[in-house]
Amino acid sequence: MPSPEAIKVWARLMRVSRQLMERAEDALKEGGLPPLAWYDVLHELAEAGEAGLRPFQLIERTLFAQYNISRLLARLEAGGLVEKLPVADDGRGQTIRVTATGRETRRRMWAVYGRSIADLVGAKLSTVELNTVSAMLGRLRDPPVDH
Amino acid sequence: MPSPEAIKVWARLMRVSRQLMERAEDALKEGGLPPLAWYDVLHELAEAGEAGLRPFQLIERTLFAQYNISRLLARLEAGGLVEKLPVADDGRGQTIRVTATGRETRRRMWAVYGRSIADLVGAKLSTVELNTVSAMLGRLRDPPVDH
DNA sequence: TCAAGCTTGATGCAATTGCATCTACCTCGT
DNA sequence: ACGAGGTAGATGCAATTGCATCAAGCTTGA
Repeated sequence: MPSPEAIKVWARLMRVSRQLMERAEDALKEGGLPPLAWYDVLHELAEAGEAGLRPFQLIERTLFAQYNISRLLARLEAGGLVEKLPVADDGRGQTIRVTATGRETRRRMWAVYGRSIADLVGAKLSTVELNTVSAMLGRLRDPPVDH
Repeated sequence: MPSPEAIKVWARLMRVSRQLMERAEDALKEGGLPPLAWYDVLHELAEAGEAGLRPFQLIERTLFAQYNISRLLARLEAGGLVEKLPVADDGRGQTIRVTATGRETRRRMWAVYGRSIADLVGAKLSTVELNTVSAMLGRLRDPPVDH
């Protein structure tokens, strides 16, 4: 039912992304660093700065499920990489903020992760090609759900 | 260290692939069908035909880890979708072959999975664009490891 | 104001994954 | 012929994921 071209894109997309992800994970593991999932969260939190982010905001920004974020944050807190602060105007909520240790860990992860990206993607395509791929992948993103 | 363009491609690649995969999984789940991983294996086995495939060949063709295939095959066998046959000239090995039920399940999965691919990819890019993306993703594949 | 319903985040439990290791069998060099 | 080392596949155990559900706190409408 899908065209052969669509099938090929799907197959390569799934295969390449898994393969590259695995490679990046391996590089981190080899460096004794935490998994990629931690990076994603630390990255968002680092961008958010002192204000921090609510867990539900992390869910919006990343693709993690709610229960996944909940437990990931518990692990990050246990590791001293983030801290949970109560929220003034919402007794249910909490604000998550990176600690200095968290920032440092993120920095060390980026040294490895960034190199992986450079090697696995940057070195394989020209700038023009990279922009083309970005544009086309952008077209595959979810159309914003209306409601 | 990687260029901004490379980072953008990486980010979109990871995000889009996860998102699309999830959508396809959801569609299968909604249809009461098994997960995508099962499809991959059933697909390879269906292509292999009566001769079947050895587990290690499935590992080469897919991106599953050895223990993963081992247990996935156990589940497939338990579900009656594949059968394990002894191999004549290698007492350790086994040959995996799809059963009629397995083929039928694959067919029903494809009805849903194929539609997902058509909707999520085929409908979003022209044939020319699809070919462009395939070509570029192809360049990101592992260079064959020499040994 | 207060009950119904929603949102936020946590958690018990089952299934899956990852890691390390194991067993059985093959292959090759001597 | 046999012992060392390699390959095929399974599995015990810990960590993670997924699902369903929960508790606590908000919000809204009558």
